[in-house]
Amino acid sequence: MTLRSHAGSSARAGGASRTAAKLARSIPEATVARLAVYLRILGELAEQGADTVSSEELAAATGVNSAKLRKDLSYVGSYGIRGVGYEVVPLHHEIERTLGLDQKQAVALIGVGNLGHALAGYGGFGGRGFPVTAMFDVDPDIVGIRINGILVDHVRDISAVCAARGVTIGMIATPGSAAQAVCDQLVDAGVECILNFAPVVLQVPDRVEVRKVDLAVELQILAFHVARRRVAGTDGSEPAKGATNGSVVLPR
Amino acid sequence: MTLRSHAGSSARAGGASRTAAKLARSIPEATVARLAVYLRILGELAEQGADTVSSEELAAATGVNSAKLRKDLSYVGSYGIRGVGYEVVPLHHEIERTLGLDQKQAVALIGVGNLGHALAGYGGFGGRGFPVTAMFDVDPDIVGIRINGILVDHVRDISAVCAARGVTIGMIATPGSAAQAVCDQLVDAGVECILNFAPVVLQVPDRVEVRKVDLAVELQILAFHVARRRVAGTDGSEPAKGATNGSVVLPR
DNA sequence: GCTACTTTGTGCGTGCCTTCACAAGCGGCT
DNA sequence: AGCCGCTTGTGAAGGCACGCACAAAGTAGC
Repeated sequence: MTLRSHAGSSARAGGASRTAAKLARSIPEATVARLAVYLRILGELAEQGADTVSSEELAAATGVNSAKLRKDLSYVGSYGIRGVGYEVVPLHHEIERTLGLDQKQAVALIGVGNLGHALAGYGGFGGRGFPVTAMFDVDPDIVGIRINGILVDHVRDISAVCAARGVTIGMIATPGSAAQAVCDQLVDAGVECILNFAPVVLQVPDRVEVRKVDLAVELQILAFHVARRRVAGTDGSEPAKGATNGSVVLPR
Repeated sequence: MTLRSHAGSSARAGGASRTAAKLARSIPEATVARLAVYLRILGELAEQGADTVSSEELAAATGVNSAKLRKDLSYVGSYGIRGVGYEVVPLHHEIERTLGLDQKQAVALIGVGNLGHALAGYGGFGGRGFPVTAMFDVDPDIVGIRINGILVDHVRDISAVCAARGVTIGMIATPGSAAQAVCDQLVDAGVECILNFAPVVLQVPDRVEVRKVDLAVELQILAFHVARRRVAGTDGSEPAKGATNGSVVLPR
């Protein structure tokens, strides 16, 4: 994870005049990501009829430290009861509101190939407030068909269709070579948040937010860990072998 | 542009034996994620016949700060030439070695549904040292067919097949309800790194590393930003700045 | 060979995020 | 009502990562 980019940190000390932004008040990016996870668990708990849940329980279910969880929840307001825990339903509702999930976002999917098809069919979107309301491709065999009731349009119409349907989020699942052009059209249509699955770094105006999801990178990170474990395991203590570097040692 | 990465959640932290030294000597997780990105750009540069590249150029292409990039590269050793830049091919090779990509990792894919199918067909894997060498599902219509030449086995055989084929990385693309059981079998087979696309938090022994990619969470994070901009926009406050970026894989 | 220019490598300051530890608050029991 | 135990909410400390700014090191020109 982790990376980051700026998050909600505003520039300088400006806390004072921030009154307008009730929920926008600087919630750390890392916290936002975890809130989404808490939200899912809370949904499950609600289905199971749970009434309240303690920070310790919820932390265990989501795999985080309980203190961190409490601090995260403190950003959405105080919905806990000391000595008892958090009320599941109100908390769930409040996190939804904080994340802006109470207002549905229209999502456009560009690139209905292998991955795009999977994304279109992924139940987690429509069911969670993210109806895919527009799809695009260039392949004449794909343009014109319907997927989940949505007609696939030609990419040349991205700007017009997205603007017309009020699309706020774009998902790019095209080959890398087409991604930037598609991105530019989305920006023209007024889309300000993009989820990019293509293996390229998109160039966008500052006002546009891009999140990148790169499967190959994820695997490479895991490969690094595999290799690391392997070295740690086989090595008893022995020194470096031939290779190069007499690099710095610096035990940190 | 902005980016970020995420991070996935990694289960564990530092327990591994610290003797490893050479390449394992504490490379920050954030750096590892970026190295994978540099690697791709370097590959493209190599194809274009570029001989050397400066940190400034490479930083621009990958969307990071040039100082950060140089610091990242310093972890893999000093392969730059002052006054000139980095030699593309040697650097590419060295990053590959550092990430452990010189040793191919056998990958198993569990769940050949919508998403699994897309993952199986994703060219980025086999072409980058991650051959999918085993696939599993429970659907009788799917078990027995071949995808990219690989026979889909029944999930009940996960442990045996993975152990036999030396699988080191597992990708779970099953429904959430099946994920934990599948994960347990992978762990039994000796797999120590798992990429989890199912919307559940997997419980694993400390020695196993899990990265989670959650599409719904990614979209929710973007939805938060949409909402935040909307609030900020109506009250006329700051526009947000540009950014740096990170990379993420599917949501982490 | 010397000077000027370019680019790497890194020490250091800054800020965010995490984690610990504990006071405050709330329910239940007597 | 008063006390006890449990859980939240948060102040403070530590760690990590980011980015600046500069010295070191190499190239090019004279």
